[in-house]
Amino acid sequence: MKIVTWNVNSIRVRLEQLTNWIKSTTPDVIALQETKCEDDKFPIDAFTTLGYQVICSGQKTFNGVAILSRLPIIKHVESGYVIEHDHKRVLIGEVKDYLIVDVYVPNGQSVGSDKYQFKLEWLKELKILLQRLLQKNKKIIVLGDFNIAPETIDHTSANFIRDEIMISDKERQAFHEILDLGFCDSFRFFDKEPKKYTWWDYRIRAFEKNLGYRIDHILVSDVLKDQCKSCVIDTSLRGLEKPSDHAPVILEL
DNA sequence: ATGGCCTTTATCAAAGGA
Repeated sequence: MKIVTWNVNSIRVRLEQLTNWIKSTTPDVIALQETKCEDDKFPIDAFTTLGYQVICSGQKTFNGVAILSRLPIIKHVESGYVIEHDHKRVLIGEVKDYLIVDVYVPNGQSVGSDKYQFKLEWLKELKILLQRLLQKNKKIIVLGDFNIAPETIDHTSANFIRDEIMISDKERQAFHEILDLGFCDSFRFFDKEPKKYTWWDYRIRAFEKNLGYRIDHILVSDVLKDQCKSCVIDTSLRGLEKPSDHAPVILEL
């Protein structure tokens, strides 16, 4: 089974790129973030034509998550958690006996800001949600844009400043607390090399210089660890005209 | 460098992203 996460930065702008990529890559499950699209405007037909079922949770202008699946998918609604607030940032789908948890973690703007506090609170609630899901489900895949580079090798050496956004101690601690629930960062299961990034700033022509951050992740619950066959970052789309600033991550299991 | 670039919108300037 091939499972993908990609922050598309607008589903409508990236629609042709995405459908072309799906045809050549043929993933089974695709978790998208920053669709920036309300559910009734989501281009579902473009994907049903290709044989995918679609579940989505979107809003105008900001945020928005969606999961495309070639296998039957059931949307799960978790009640009793307030993780979403007014933001559409979490979507849970059941595919076979896997629980697919698509997340778009808040960006946090800058360390110490209100948005940073919101990010930390949001991560705390994500942890509680995952803790609850683990009580009933063994096979869980949590994937998406975490907006956290977990280790020093996960960001460009141009940024040494401690406590910058995406690399601050508190963000990294929150990420590791989630791993400690019983998840594994599947990319690092296979690849220990530095300079492996999933996001490059549009502004400084960062992609050409490979000055980036590895902030998009696919976490698998511990029981799935041995099933994983590979996990790679596909940088091909980032070099196209009008690219998303993120690259897809592909897990095979 | 308070930068840059891309996307969206009760647009044509401002906000959010990371």
